[in-house]
Amino acid sequence: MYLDMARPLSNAKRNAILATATSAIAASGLAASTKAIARDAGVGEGTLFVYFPTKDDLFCELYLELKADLTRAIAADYPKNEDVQTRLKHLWDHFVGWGLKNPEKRDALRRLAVSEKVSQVKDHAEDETCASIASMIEADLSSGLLRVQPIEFLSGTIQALGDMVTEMIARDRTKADEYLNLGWKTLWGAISAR
Amino acid sequence: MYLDMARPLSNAKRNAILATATSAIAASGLAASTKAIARDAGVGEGTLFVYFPTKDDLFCELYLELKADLTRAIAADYPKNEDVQTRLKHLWDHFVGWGLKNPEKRDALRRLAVSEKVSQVKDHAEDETCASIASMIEADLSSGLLRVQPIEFLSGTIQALGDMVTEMIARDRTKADEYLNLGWKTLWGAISAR
Amino acid sequence: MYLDMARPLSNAKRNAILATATSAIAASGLAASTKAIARDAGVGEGTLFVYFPTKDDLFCELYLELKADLTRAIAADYPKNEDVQTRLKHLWDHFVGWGLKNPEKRDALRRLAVSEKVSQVKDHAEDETCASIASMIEADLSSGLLRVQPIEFLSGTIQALGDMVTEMIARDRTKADEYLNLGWKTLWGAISAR
Amino acid sequence: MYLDMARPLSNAKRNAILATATSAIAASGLAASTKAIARDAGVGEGTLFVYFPTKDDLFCELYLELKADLTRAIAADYPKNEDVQTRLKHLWDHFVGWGLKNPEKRDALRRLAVSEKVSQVKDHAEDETCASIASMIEADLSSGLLRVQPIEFLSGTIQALGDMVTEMIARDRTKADEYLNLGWKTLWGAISAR
DNA sequence: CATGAATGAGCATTCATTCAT
DNA sequence: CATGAATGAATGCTCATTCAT
Repeated sequence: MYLDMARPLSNAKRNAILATATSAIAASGLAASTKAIARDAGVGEGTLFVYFPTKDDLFCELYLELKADLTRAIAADYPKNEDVQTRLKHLWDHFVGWGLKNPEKRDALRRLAVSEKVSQVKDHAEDETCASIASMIEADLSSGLLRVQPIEFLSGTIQALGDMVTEMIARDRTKADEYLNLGWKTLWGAISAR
Repeated sequence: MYLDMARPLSNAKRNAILATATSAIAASGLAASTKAIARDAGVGEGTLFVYFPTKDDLFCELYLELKADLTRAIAADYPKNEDVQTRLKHLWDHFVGWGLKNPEKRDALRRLAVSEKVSQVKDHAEDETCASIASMIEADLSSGLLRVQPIEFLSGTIQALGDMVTEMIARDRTKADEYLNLGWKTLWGAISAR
Repeated sequence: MYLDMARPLSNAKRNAILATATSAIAASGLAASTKAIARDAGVGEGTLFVYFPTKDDLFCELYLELKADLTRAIAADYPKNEDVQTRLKHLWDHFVGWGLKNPEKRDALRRLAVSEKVSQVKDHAEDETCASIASMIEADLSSGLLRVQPIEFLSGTIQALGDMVTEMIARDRTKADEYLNLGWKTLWGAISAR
Repeated sequence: MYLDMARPLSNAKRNAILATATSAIAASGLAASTKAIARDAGVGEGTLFVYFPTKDDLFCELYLELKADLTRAIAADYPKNEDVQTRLKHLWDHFVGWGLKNPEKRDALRRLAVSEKVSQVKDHAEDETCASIASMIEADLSSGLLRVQPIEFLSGTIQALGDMVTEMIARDRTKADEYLNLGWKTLWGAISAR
């Protein structure tokens, strides 16, 4: 199968680069150097460019991966047969939970999100997150329990409040329970019909 | 706070640099070069450093100015004698309005907010915004109309939803009225007691 | 000369690499990358180094091949039984003709000729061209029709004027006939005894 | 006059860079690094780019300067009142003399002349050399002493033969007188009417 | 005070070459 | 033999900052 292939591209290396880039961006912002990323990933400087043709490409791909990771996290174990509130609570808990469990990923995602360079792939990634949420919630928009609204508005509300709460908890972990709860009440009030 | 600093001579130059930096950051992110900022501000490369000892200082000061500008905008014409809802509606309209009227300032603020460099002054700036909102709303937290919550949580909710709505409107101006309205309902639902 | 070298298997690949290198050098100069040459030749990056141990070796060999190609071109159909003028006219026409018919080869040859890297093989190649011309003209140097001069001086004159005329025609093809003719008169005046 | 100028650009530095670039190109070809040129010129790496925005600009300017230097050299002390032959001999001697007295300049000029990068400025430089020669010789083209021909053809012939002879002498200095003389006879035969 | 020439550390990227497959 | 992933030295260029003018 690979008889004529000199050496296959290594998924392990690619992932190491992406993981290291996440930490580097969390630590130093978008100014994180490719040299440092390669070194910390345990590959040669030039190897990084075998996997990602430019630094911008690396950052775009990383953005997509992180967004996909988050999207996957909120979809995992989704209790599709429960009532809306239960299901939304799942989204809430998992959204905030992902950020708290993966502080570097969260930080890198925040920084990448404001870069001009990733703006081209941003809409696409947002569409995927939104589509994922849509598949879980859209049907409920006509149930009367939720305020009628475009699905991307609903998706945006969840993410905006989720980000805020994650950030506040990250600054003071002792408030985790209180803010997670308060945040959930806030979200439910924000999007429910009444 | 800076009253006792030795102020350089020309406030006009200082302001030109800050205004140009805003545009430059909106256009090129934090990588905007001091050379380009100085050139577009109409001053010499070295002059910039007469007014701001380092690039980081410039960016920190700019962050504070932009945050103060926004805080001032939401406090202007505040209808202090009206009922809570009217007053919050004022906050909401002015918060989103500022972002829509000043897209470069808004963009620069977003980018500066995620920089490691400004994180030192960020808490302080947030305190000021929060204090401003507190002075307008705090008393109502015990009125029963709003959900009991820390004032910074309330402040964070307003800003999180305001940012999201501004962003969505900025992407599609035809939705301005619809989203401003929907956003207000969302905010009110998010923070009211019932 | 290379009869005793261990010849690699495929002459087709070797020739493809040499031909592609010619185009690449004509297009990008000596900075043409081995990667691009290999790609355009349809072989793997590493394969190039199976046929030529280093880039410099490739360029040296290419120089020799191009020079030999030119030398072969002027020797083809040589009218050895005609008078000096006819025979020199043959040299002239074929020398300029080769450059006009093979613009990439000519361009690559020009560029290779000024490289430090090929200087080691240059004298040898020049000797061969010169020897070829010598075999055709040398006897005439004592005929009284040509100015008495070292054969390499004569050879150099033909090449210098030939290069110049080829270049000028290449820049404006409409002057081909005029310049070819004028060039021939110039050459004959340059080397004839009177 | 320079009251508002921080520091004037230094012609000495600019010339040092150009002179050093000449040596560097003579030694290493167009691959000569900007770092090495700056170092040997005694200026900072970045300083080179204050005087020449890119490496290509440096090389183009250098080409023009060298060509102008050569053009100036052949025009110096031109015996405008002598007969054609004497004046052409002056051109010949000075052309070859410049190359022999300035081997690095000559070498650098040769290498720069084949670079794609300088091709844009090449025609212009050639025009100047040609115009200079034209101003010295053009009138004689109708005298009957010289073969009727475009002035650029005549200019090309002088340069082609001059380059060849310079090169040959450079390889073996003991032949200087012989080749200079032989070259002159060759040139005169090449361009004279009979 | 205002200016921009001067600087060298730092950057993303390229490249000839090696070698595991 | 053929391949292309792997590599780190080298490159052209940028940039925040300094300081002579």
